[in-house]
Amino acid sequence: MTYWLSVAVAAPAYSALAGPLLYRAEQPVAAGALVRVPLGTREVLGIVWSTEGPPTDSELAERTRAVASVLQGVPPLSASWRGLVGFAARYYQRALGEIALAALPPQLRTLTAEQMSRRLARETAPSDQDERVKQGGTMPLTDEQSEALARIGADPGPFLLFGVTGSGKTEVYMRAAEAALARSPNAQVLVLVPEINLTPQLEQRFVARFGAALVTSIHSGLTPARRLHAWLRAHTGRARIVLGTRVAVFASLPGLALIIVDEEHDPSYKQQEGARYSARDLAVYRGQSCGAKVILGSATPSLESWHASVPTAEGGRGRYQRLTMARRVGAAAAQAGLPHIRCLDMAQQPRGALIAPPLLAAIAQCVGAGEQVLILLNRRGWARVLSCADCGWKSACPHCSAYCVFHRLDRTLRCHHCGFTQRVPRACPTCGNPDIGAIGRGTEQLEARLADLLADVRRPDGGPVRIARIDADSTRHKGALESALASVHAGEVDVLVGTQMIAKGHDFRRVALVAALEPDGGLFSSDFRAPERLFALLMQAAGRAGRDAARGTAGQMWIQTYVPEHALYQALKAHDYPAFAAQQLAERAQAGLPPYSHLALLRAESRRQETAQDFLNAVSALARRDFVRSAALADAAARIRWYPAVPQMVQRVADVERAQLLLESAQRAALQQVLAACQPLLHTLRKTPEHRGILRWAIDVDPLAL
DNA sequence: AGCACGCCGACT
DNA sequence: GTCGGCGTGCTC
Repeated sequence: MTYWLSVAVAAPAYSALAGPLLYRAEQPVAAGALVRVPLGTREVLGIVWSTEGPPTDSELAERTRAVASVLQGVPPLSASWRGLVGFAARYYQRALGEIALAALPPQLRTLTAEQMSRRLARETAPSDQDERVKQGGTMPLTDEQSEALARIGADPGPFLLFGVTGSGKTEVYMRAAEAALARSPNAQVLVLVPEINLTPQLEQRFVARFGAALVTSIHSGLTPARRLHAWLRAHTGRARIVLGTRVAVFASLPGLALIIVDEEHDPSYKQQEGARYSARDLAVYRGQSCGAKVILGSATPSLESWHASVPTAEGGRGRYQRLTMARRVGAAAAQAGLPHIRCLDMAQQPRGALIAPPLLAAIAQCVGAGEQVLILLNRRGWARVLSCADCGWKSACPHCSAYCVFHRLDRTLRCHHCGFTQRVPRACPTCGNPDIGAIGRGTEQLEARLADLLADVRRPDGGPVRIARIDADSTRHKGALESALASVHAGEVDVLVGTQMIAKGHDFRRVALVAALEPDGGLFSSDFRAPERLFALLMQAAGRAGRDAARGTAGQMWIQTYVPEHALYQALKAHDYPAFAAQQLAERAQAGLPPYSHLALLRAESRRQETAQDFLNAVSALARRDFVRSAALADAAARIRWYPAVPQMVQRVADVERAQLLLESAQRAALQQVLAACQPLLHTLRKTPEHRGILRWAIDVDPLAL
């Protein structure tokens, strides 16, 4: 007896191989089973996608090979999981097998059936200790928390938990998880966080509440063996709470009852290479398709989520149900909870000051009183660019359309796009002028200048001011971030300087003052999401100030700006995210940008910019000509707006020219249909002689930046 | 993506 | 004479 199986294997989006491949087996194999199959000269891991009847195509039947082995002991992946992966592949225009195999722990791919069964024997050995769900938190809930939990318990969701920093979102997550686990003995909860850095803290809190036996975390920072172990614990239902970064949205969770997406606005949820999926959006889809409740949490929601939660004119509640927690938890909540935010008008300050005198005085006062200070400067290195005042030479990267950043520590010029590094020249390379200037200050310079500026300030114990810096450079070595954070927590640092890294998640209890030195860039960027990101960053940074309930005094945040009257800063000063969102949404509506339209980008790379653009324009021309004539596509094609190909924001990286072409539509489904139809055009046009130079192309659905 | 096949430069 | 460079093409 011959059984026919369609099997998903890891293969790129090459059109002929985008779907599952057909194999034979002598024994019946369940859909969802893991198998090893021959592919070309190799043997690879595959997932049985469905069982089939004999193929009608006799040529295909000839070519069909037999499944090599079945990984016994691993329960098959559920239809619901396969549904999620299938949706992701279709929506983000990637090969099924690529998404499916990337969702499994990498070690699974390398293990043979025998190795796997040995591995499983060890897995199941230890008895399940401490399987009880520990009941109840220790702190009484606020009214807002109770109300939110009551609604989560009663209504279907999805929920947008709009809670200011310190309003106790994590407690709501844990209580909601508790309730979900109590409802069924097999129930599982998935908690997504934006970055690995944030997993240990949250994991500690969940472990403290639920016990280590029930909690596991999945992220790319785990060793291959531990990642496989964590995946198996989730897949077999032994882990009841799974914490993880965006890959964890694909974790196999047979009892999934609740999905929590913390800091749902965070751009890290969107994968920025390969399959460019949004874990947050997939979480919403997954919850709806498998009947799990979904909670998206943020103090500064994405405009997409906020828009979806805006009550409708008819009194309906929108796609998402909004739950608001506006007050901070604890003694300081009533009055001193929210930090006082002030804009320092830099037009009124001495020209060229890195830190204006009033801010410097406030910093000195804080440090003198034994409080901690956080200073945000969103640029690492010493100076953004080196420049010769005589001839106009600038430290351009020879391989990218970007400037090399001056790092004084090792006296190098480094390109942050391609990694190109060179020694700092002694004099201007073009005119020989020995006096090269540095433009645009970075965290390295800030740290050094601050040491000078605060040299005379003394801490309460009479000691000198201790300054530390946290950015991608200072934390390149493993464990460096953890130890730096630990010393801040231990009070061994008075002033912490850093990039946006320091604004995220870390709960610095003794910080009384936060300052943002040059945030204006986010206001006038060509990136339409820049204001949204800036607001979230500043709000999050402000949240670092004055969280300590015991101290009682309000924290303060300073913003150095040339446009203090800007609507973004006005909304920030009033801690008024809804006002900011309303203003931004009005602009988006005006410009026809998301959430009022849906976007996709076709990207191409080539040695020559013209080649990349020509290729994209050729695809677009062909699509616009042919799609409207096709009965199946005409409706969708009529709803798409095509824009001409343009250079990408960073036009050239590592000597490769990059171009992109924007498609826009009011309808998601139309966009998806047209993109799918573009795939074969992209494949065939690339092979034509006039487009020989195309190195790579890719589709980005719902791009974060244009 | 891998991995073959295939056709041109410097070495045991 | 081979070893090996990476360009093109295929995988049920």
